[in-house]
Amino acid sequence: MAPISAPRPAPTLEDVARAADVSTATVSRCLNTPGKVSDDTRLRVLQAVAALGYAPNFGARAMVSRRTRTIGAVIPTMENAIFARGLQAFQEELRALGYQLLVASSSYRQDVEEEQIRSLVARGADGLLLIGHDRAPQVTEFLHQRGLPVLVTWAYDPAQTGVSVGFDNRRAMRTLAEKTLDLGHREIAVITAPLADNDRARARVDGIRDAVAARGLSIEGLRLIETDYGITTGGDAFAALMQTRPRPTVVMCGNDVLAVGAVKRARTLGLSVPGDVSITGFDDIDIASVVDPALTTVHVPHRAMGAAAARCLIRMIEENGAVASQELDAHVTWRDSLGRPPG
Amino acid sequence: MAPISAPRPAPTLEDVARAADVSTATVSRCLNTPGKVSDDTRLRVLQAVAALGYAPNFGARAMVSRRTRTIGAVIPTMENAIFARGLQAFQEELRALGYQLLVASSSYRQDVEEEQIRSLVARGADGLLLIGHDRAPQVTEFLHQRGLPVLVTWAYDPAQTGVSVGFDNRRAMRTLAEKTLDLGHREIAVITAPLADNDRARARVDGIRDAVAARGLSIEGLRLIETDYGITTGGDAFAALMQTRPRPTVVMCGNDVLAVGAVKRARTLGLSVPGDVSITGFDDIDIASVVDPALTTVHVPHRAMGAAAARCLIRMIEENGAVASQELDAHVTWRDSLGRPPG
DNA sequence: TGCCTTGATGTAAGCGCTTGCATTACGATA
DNA sequence: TATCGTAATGCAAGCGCTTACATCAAGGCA
Repeated sequence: MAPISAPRPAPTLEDVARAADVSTATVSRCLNTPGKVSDDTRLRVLQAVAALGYAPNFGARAMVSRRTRTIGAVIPTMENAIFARGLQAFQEELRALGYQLLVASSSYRQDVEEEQIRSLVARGADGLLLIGHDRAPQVTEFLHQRGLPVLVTWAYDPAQTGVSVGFDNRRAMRTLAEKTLDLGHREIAVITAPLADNDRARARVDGIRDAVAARGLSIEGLRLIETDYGITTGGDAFAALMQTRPRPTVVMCGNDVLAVGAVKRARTLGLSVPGDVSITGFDDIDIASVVDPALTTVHVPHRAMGAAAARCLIRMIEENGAVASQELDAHVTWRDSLGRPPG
Repeated sequence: MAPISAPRPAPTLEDVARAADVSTATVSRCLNTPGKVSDDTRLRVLQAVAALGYAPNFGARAMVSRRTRTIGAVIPTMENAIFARGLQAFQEELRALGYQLLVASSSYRQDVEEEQIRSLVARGADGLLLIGHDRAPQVTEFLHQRGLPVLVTWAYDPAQTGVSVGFDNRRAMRTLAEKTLDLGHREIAVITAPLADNDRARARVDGIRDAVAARGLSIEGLRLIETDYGITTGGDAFAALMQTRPRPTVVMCGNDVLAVGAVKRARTLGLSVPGDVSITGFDDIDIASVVDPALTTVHVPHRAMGAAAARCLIRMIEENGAVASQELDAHVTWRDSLGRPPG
């Protein structure tokens, strides 16, 4: 391939029509309803299409046909395996249903998310996949005004309106916290992703609080550090928590990446897991079973969730009827990083 | 938010114009060149915009202004951390430069990739980011015909034409293989992703062959298994290779995920790494330093590559001049999974 | 032979937007 | 007061496409 030259103006239907010596209508029919065109005309047109490198202008087509068969998705980041896997499944299912996926990411920023949502809507998305419920009212209002099918996923919160396909972050984390308490842990510390603008992270922390409060224990004693997503940041938070007294006997992490950071740092600090301190994760991504000791965590059915979300969203679009939210099961997966408290 | 009702027809510029009692031209100016409109008119128009939930129709806008400030990217899969991180950096840099990113994935299938490329082009992408050089000639021809700026990344192959920002997979793997040979390994086995349609994977294997051949050793002795991306598949391949005789003293893997699978399986089989068998990876994603023993692998500067790719592609678009390919450094990172051969 | 059906193709409107040009109003200048 | 520049706004063309409707040729039938 020779180096790029000046961007040539894209060939249009009319260029093709001229080259094939037919009208634009005939070219259009060749492409959309080939049965309505005679064989030799079709052949001539298709040759012209190939020769000119013609590709129909999507904007023009969408403008007149009012449908794009495109779904937009805005995720917080592509960098997190947790979204990646679910989104891949989402896209595969969408493809099978004849839709195309366009992804944008918001870097966990509400303002960027709004921008991306508007952009996807402007691009004619027939429906939208969004993560979690946290967003400015004006965005929700905008979407609602449009009557655009929107599906929220990675979360299932019965208190929220709107359709969602996801799991109950709060209840799942509560279950894990209860098991932790059952083992006898009382000095609980928490490492979480930043809570602002992140209802999933908040729900997980609330789940821990629920469990603690239900046992009649004090919520005040709960030490909590918010930190950015990352192995190193998780390790730093862990080190800081282990300085507090009484020393935590378990560190519950809001996601597996933070937990892996904690486990690795524990080793550096000469602490045995779970002998000296237990550590738990959330998400059950690959890394959870790779680290040593393997993480006790909450398993989230990413792929199933992505596929279910795709089917649900398409149903909203095509049948245009009331579609029910769907709760998926997220259950505790026992491995080795959670044990009895020391002593 | 109430349940979605029938998708309302999106409000148009004309609706806004009517509501604000001005012409469509004025509304357009309010949105694009607010300085050219009087203060009170602008206020009135913006109120109407908000009230109606108006969002400009992207297709119509692109059609007349011939620029979309949109970059398309087609990656093999979102599920692989290696692409995720680089792409996130790519998108962040793009945003800083005032462009929007649209991502599509091909599931490692050339036909799907072609479809996605055409779709992104039809959507008016000002430029394209593609992974690797392997694609059907008709696609390359199509892109070239369009004169559309295309940047290839994740690979830097001096033999290829076209602009790329990446690293030399072959040379990097050759270097790692040479170190392996230096340690005394002679029974080398290889686990790789499927080689068809994947020039990066082929280049890596070729790098190993280069090193072996340069020592005057036989290439025939190289045992090689192709398998899909995954920890389990990597483990299975490893187990199969360890059945062959003479038993490999080192298993070189085409990527970290396969290598992690191999390491985990080695433990299951009761083999010590690197005592009984050495294992190497490629990519240096998070998981490489999480697994025990940590992987000796090739470090790829994902984020730097993504950011550099963004800058390079935008330069191609805006300055429309000849832009040089850029080779980034990918170097061996020593950790613990590679040692001397046993005995 | 004349009329109608059928299939293939052309004509032209209009989708929502931007923008060059025309128009208007108004204050400044001579 | 006549003239002009300027700022604000409107008018209308046209971007590339689909599609309802019109047209036309060819063959079937009475």
